[in-house]
Amino acid sequence: MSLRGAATALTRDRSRGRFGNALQWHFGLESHDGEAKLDWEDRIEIKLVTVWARRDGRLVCDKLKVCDLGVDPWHKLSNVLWVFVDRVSRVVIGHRFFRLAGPARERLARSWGADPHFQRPDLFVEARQSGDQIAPAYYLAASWFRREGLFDGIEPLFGFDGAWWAAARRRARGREPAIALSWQGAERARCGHCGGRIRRSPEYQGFVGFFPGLHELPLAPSCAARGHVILEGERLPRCHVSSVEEQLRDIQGLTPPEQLWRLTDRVAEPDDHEH
DNA sequence: TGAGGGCTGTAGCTGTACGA
DNA sequence: TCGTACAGCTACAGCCCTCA
Repeated sequence: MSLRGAATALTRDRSRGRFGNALQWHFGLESHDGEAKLDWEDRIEIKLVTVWARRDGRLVCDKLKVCDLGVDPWHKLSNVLWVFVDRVSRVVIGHRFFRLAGPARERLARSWGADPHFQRPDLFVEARQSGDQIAPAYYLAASWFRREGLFDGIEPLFGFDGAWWAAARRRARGREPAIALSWQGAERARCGHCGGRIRRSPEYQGFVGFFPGLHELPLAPSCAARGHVILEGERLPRCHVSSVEEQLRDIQGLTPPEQLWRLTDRVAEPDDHEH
């Protein structure tokens, strides 16, 4: 399923953590970032991990904030539902239940005595500047996810060129590139916002299913001041709780607020939570 | 390519002013 | 005294630049 519609409806563009909040909203949970207790009845911590494919197709993610320095990271990581979401389409592509115990806990505990500069610990404290204050917090290294096998069996959806994305956003004064979908290897896609045609940028190759696009004339003023990217539609997984139309609309950011649907309204929760 | 770490826009909280 | 509106401040953590 795509998280874009919920994120757009719940928060403003580029709000930090908006896709994590969208996921919690879909689960029917209150968002309580920064609290010591776990997200679901203080039993399960839900962590959204944004992932993408490198040029060689390998799945990667960025480092991930665990909690603030004043919160116990061992409790936060004791029982985690990792949810992996594609960086470009914001489609959830997989999940893992993870219990920090046994060898996994011992491996992570070694970080405690490791030198942060020379030994690259998996769990480390980073002090971020926040206004005039320093806000230290616990982070997990990106490489930890691969070493712990959390990516095993998770197929990357799309590649992501961060340099192109950032440049396109700068040109559009902060607006994210619009997403269009192409099918059966077509060089062109239809813009969901104005109906115009978008063709793949010919000099651009190398990222799985990800093609920066050139919007052809005519185009709406809103499209003229915005970058466009074409994604291969066949790569999208089938969502079993929404229609294909809903899914495609959501990925392109075209879901009207009145048609926004919620996972918890469509999937009945068992009375015993399957305990 | 990956690690390190600074940057940044938003949400939410808090304090203050003002009118009923 | 209470309720409301607004401004300012802080926390947040994803984003992205630099460098080895």
